[in-house]
Amino acid sequence: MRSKKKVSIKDIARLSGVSVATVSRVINHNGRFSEETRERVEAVIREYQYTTDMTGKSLREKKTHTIGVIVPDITNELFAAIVLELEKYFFDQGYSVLICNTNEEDKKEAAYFKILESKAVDGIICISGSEDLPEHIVKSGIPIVCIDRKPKGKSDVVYVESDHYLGGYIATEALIKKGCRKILILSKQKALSVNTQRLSGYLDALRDYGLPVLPEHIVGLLDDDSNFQGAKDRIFYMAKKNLSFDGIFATNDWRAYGALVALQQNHIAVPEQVKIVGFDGSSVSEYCYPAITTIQQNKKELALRAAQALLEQMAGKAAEEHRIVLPVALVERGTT
Amino acid sequence: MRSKKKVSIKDIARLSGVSVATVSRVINHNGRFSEETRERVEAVIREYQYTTDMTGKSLREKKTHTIGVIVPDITNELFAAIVLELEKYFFDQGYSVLICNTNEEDKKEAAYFKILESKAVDGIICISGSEDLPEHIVKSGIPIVCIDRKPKGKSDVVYVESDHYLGGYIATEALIKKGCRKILILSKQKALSVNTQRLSGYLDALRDYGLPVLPEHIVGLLDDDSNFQGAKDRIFYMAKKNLSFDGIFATNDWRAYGALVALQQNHIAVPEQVKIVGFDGSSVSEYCYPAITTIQQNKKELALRAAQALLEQMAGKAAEEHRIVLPVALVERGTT
DNA sequence: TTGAAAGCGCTAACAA
DNA sequence: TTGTTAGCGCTTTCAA
Repeated sequence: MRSKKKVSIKDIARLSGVSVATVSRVINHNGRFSEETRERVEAVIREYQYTTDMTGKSLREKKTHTIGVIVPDITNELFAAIVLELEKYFFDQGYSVLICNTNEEDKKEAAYFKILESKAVDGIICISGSEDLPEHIVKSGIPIVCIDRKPKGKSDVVYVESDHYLGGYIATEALIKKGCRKILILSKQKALSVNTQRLSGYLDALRDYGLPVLPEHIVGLLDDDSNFQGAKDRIFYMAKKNLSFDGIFATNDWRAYGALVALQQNHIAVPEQVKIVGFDGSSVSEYCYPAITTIQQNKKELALRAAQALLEQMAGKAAEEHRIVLPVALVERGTT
Repeated sequence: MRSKKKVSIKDIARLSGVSVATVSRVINHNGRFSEETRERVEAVIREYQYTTDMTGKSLREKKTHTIGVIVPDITNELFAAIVLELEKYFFDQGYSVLICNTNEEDKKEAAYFKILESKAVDGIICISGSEDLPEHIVKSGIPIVCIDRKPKGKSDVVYVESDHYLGGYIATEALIKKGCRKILILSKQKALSVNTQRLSGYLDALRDYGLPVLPEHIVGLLDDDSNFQGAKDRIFYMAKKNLSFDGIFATNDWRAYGALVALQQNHIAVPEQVKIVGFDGSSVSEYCYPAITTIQQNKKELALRAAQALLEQMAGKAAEEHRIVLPVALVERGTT
């Protein structure tokens, strides 16, 4: 596999008998060359299959036409969907995306921020994850937009998120309206902004409907086992011991599904004895049996608004609004 | 948000009273500087929080420390899992990954190949997709490794794949051993190498067990509707008309699930009347009801072997083997 | 309309 | 052990 030596702009200049400056102008349609020159240069470019070397261009222009996307886990369906939409949008705008999977490790996230800075990406999108952004990155001047991640403090970083409070509220309300009186919230221990907002919605709904808030009904799963298995184990245990609840608001669909399986294993009928509402609108909620009632996030819009906000910042415009909140919707299915 | 001006290696040199060459040596641990100099330079670097600008370094070194990953659809669970493993591995080796979602559009794939070339990535991994690689890229000299995508022709591009033939064979065999005699293969029309290999396995299994091959049992779904919905519609139609089969080998789990739902809607008992085997080991096969028997691909190993092969090529070593085949395993569940 | 030349940040060959 | 310098591929200012 002998690599064909790459032709540079210099070669094209020599081959077409003009200066590199002129070739550059032709390539970038910057005017100031004759029609005749254009044709000649373009012919040579075609003939030698010249393509611009972005490393040189980037160095010179201080623009890499690359966006960094920081995401906890690309195999999470919600995140994958958002990344897909981001990629599509940015591709159309002429940007490529560097994927930074943090695995929810703060150290890895920090490392990626450094890498993105040193690779001089033109902008960064952070999906979910912890609340604070490394100082060096916010004052590096690289535009940043967060999705479902409220940046800590007084920083003026733009963020786009679903209305998690509303989601928590209508999820809980849906359970109440179906007759539940003892409603569990099954969430993640870690105090991410999305979790606390969903919790607030839950609490307010209970209060609005005159239901008591019981500490034992607020169950927080440990970070390293906070999805299907963790939820299943916990609900299995709680159901076995003493069925002190008749409704579960799980803050994502995998937790909801874990709860569902645990109840079924204990021969507790869903939705007859216990009703469940999940969150996100993942495919599991649609295809399991019974299908899980859930709160749908508008992934596409989330991605779109974030990408647009980022592009605006990159263009030097000041952000119009720092917080963009998107509505969520209740999708009623078999578990309620 | 006023961007702090970035300090360059020149600034560090000036600030610590040495030449840029020395700073470069210190940064890259290239020796040829005194302990004293090292300390001084490193102190200045820390103080000013200098980070290497990779655009300059890349231009000079002709290495970008970036890998391009071409993938049809990042929201496909199988691909997402592979991408995740690739990202992890490359991160540890000091490479970032540029994600190129082709949406299964040849035009977009071609565009991405051009971009990767012009961005001078150090290597490319192609997951699935069509059989031929653009000529310009294979002779550009950029190392390439394919996963589940057999490169066309006599090219010496390395590829790693699951044993799709074996998968097709054992899937069919499993159905036969459970008593099926009229087995459908539910696949995608498009002649990707993985599909044709699975089909060969299916055909050989039928022959080995003395079962006839019926053309009407080879059903190919159209490209743009070849998953859940397409499979469901097709099987629904076939089941309604005349139940001419008692087993289905679906070449992915979503197709298997579509078939399952279609049968259930026609009140055909699974696995009693018709048995189903899927492919991939996606989560849907696990959590639907009844859970689907499937052929599990070893995603992690697929990614690992591909990444290693790529790294070797990047290091200039000739590939030891051009085709790496990984075993698959039958996971028996409720549909057989 | 065109070209010469500087310079983006970095590394490495060569000289001292 | 250290510095000087050339140059990677490109754009852009300035001059012609």
